[in-house]
Amino acid sequence: VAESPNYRFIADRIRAKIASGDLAAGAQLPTEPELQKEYGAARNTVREAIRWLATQGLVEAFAGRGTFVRQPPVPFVITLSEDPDTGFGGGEGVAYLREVEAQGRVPSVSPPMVEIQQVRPEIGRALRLAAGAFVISRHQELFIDERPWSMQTSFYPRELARRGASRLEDPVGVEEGTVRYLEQELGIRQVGYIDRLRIRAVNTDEERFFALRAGSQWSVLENRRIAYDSEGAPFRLTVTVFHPDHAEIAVIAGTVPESARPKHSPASD
Amino acid sequence: VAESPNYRFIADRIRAKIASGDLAAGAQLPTEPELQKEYGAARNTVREAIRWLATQGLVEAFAGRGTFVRQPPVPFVITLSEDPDTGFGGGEGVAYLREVEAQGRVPSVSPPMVEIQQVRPEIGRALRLAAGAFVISRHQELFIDERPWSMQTSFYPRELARRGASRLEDPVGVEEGTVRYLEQELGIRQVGYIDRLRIRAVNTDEERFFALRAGSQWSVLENRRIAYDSEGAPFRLTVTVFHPDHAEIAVIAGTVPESARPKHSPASD
DNA sequence: GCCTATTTGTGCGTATGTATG
DNA sequence: GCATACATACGCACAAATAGG
Repeated sequence: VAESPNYRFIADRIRAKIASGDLAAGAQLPTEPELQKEYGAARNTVREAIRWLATQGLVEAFAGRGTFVRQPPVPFVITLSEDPDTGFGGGEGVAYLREVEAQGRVPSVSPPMVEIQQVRPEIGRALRLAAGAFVISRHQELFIDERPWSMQTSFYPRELARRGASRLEDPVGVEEGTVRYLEQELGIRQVGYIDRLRIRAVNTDEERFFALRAGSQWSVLENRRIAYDSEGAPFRLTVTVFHPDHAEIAVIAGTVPESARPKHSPASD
Repeated sequence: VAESPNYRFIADRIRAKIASGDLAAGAQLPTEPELQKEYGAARNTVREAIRWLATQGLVEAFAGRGTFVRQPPVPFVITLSEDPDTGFGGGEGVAYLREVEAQGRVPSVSPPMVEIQQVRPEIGRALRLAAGAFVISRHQELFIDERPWSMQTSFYPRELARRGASRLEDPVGVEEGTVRYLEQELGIRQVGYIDRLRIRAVNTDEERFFALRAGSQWSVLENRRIAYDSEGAPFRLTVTVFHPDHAEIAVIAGTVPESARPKHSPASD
């Protein structure tokens, strides 16, 4: 008769209390010994129930403190499609700073970590580079209101630095933005880009950066953006990993009213 | 000294064997009793190790058969941004069928399940409807190569049916596409839309539809699309939930070469 | 269809470690 | 130091799913 195991039964009871508001967001669950008595189950069984709820993001356990109902995430919206006002947008560089500020929040960016790397196959394919070529990797960490928001790594063919865009190899930010810098220095104009979004499990670096609790595993949203110049040649690959809980991505196609755009909806939730 | 627990140690050993190819994709892991002997640990401990790897999507356990290294997912790319050739695209209706076929795969769509509902607050906000209003809900399930791909629910103000678009209330597909139908019938022309993508945990319906194994929990990609007419008024909300493993979303901005577009890259992986 | 061996799933009890206040 | 709460680890028993004889 498709009987469900006891830990699921207990989990569903707790879930119902959360849904009904009996256990509000941020409230502490009964402790494990209390749940044992309440349901007449062994400690491992109530732990299974809690684990089941934790993997669904409903509760979070802290050693020494207790288990708590998670606060619903407050999403921050970033717009990937181009901004008709500014030309280009999409969660990078200047556009990121502006979009965050427009929503009344405080953006910040770490200084870039710059490395020269031999190109990995997947990156070489995107940039149409030969196997032995070198790329400049510029890695930055982005924050909103001092909280980790995304990790961003841009790859440029090293050739660009040799041809005059030497500041790409400096571990300092390019104030005018690398898009504009490359246009000024080399006449490479970004006329378009393609984004590819997918879900994947976090790695340990990301788990640390986003301050995610190990155990309850997470999926992150990853975006791989390839930017093209007026010749139709790719000159940049930017990989962005977004916070799994707070990221919301907007894409605008055609004409939509100003009021519908994210930056004009103050504190929509 | 930040010593890591034994189950993590065991998990890392197994992970290394997977990374090195010692355990290939699809291969069976040693059984739990074998791992017990190999690492001198209790069964629960090796089970913790396997659970740790399972939550990261590396392995998958089947009662009665064994635990296996997961096959890497083969993503299917859907393009959200508008297609300059056809006007509108974005993973719905006709555009979905065409994009799947262009990638040499077989799309199929379930007949729509149609309901008249009193509007929920979140949907009312998107469509700018008053609290007591009614909406037409059209739900479809989309498949690629006979395998579940996405669940899609579109909400229209019921007003549209009263004004003449009565086929919105029929539980049959609208062959010419609802976008074109609304334009022909009511002169409502879709001039743009905004997509909002986010990650969230699956619910039980989705778990069943996508045939996901319970236990190893999953995150799905959800898209909420609001379509606007030439007056800037929203007339449709479409919520699409994509398969967590196989979905890859493309967004094109500005001008990119034809060869970079998903539909022209045959079997990119 | 049945029976059996194998493999993972569920559940219990206990002990000890570690984090928190 | 102390009490509390969750984390790790061990051992055991039985259930359920699977594959093969």
